[in-house]
Amino acid sequence: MTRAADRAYAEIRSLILSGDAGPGTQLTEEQLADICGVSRTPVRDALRRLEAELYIVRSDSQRVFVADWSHADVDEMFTLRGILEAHAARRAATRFDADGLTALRACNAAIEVVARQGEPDIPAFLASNREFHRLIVDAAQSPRLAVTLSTLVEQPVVRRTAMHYGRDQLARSASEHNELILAFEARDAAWAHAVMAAHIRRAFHAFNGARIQASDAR
Amino acid sequence: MTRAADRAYAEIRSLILSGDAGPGTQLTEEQLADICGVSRTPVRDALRRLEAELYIVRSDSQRVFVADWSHADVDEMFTLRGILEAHAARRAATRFDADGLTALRACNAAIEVVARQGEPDIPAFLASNREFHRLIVDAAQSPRLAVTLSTLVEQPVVRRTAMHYGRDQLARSASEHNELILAFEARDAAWAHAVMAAHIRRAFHAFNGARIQASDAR
DNA sequence: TGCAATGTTATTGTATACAAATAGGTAAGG
DNA sequence: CCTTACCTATTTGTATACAATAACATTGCA
Repeated sequence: MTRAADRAYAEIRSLILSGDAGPGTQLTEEQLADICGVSRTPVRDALRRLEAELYIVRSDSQRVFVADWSHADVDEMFTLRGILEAHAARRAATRFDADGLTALRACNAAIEVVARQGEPDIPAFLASNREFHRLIVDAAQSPRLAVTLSTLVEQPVVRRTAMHYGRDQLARSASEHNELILAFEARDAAWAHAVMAAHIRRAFHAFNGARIQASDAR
Repeated sequence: MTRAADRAYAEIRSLILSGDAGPGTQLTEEQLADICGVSRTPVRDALRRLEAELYIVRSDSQRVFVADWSHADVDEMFTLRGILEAHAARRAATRFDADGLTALRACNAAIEVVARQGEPDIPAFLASNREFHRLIVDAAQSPRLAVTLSTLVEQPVVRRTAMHYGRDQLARSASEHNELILAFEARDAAWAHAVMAAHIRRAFHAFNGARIQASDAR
């Protein structure tokens, strides 16, 4: 994976996630090629992938811009993610094996450690949280579902959400995760489905709160 | 849309859909470039798109093969499509305007014409059916949902299903579409959701029936 | 005979040059 | 002052040459 196209992909993606290239910014192939130190060919490749993952959008004339997420877009995204992750949880409930559940518990234990810190380590939370959800999608054993969910890129939104999380929010996440684990242990598909749907929806409102707060700060 | 990459995309896609390039067939960039009469550059572009739409898969070493759909894959695909299209129908129910409904009725009228023919015109059915579902997704006003659904490429599966459709199956499709229209006219989101979920699931079983029948024929 | 190393070939990856298209600005005309 | 046409600069699209890599066959050795 040391291919130029992969490096370009990672580089451009981090430009977007870090905010160095804010929403609406035009990205030109040549400029990106310079930044990444590769030619336009691998950049084009990377842009195709980023486009499929909705990090960027194209104008009528194929010019590339960093995607802008309106409030409605974010709502939409959380709604779709909620539907699909709830479905994943339902499937996973009857498919988790002992190892999978052990990994899930360990993962949430790590989240609980972060939640108890005075100054929570947000990147650590994000990593564990992502892993937690990935374990569930894996257990659902549905490759297409996994692909579909991965293209719903939660990253930009999850990142912005978690940045505003306080200890209480992290603790609540961990607590909801624990209820999910209980549902999985009980192999109760309906329960797992419902808890996950609520979990994702709450995350949406946490994001909203953060957003409003951020606007107020200006 | 007369760009070389678009022509290559259409050409390769039809190679796959027509069955000239069956599941598992390796596709090389040069070979495709020859066939399409363009250079490898636009072919690579087309392959990226076809990959995102799951028409093709890549080996570890990035070699390209026509995707093979197992029974489980098809089930999965119909399940996800069912979930998402039902969601689209639910949203559409409260968002359809008079023009949209008119277009929807006209579209299903075309399907009913095909269903009454002695020798049904399957390509015409497919075109109208696709348009019908597209109108609903449009009415749902959820760009991300539209993108997500489009990457679930029903085409290969829909095609194989419909090829085995007789007049009765087409008539049943048209009838279910009519019930959907009734739900939209009533602006009843729950009704639209339920009808669409059932509609997609029935299509899955029609596909299964066709598949078993096809196996029996050998 | 089986297996491993090696060389050859097929295939994808990258860079670059040039062609085509488009946006944005400028000047001319109303 | 607004509108339109055109020109120019910017940006994307395509072709091609070459590099890197992976698959495959062949040969040598155990």
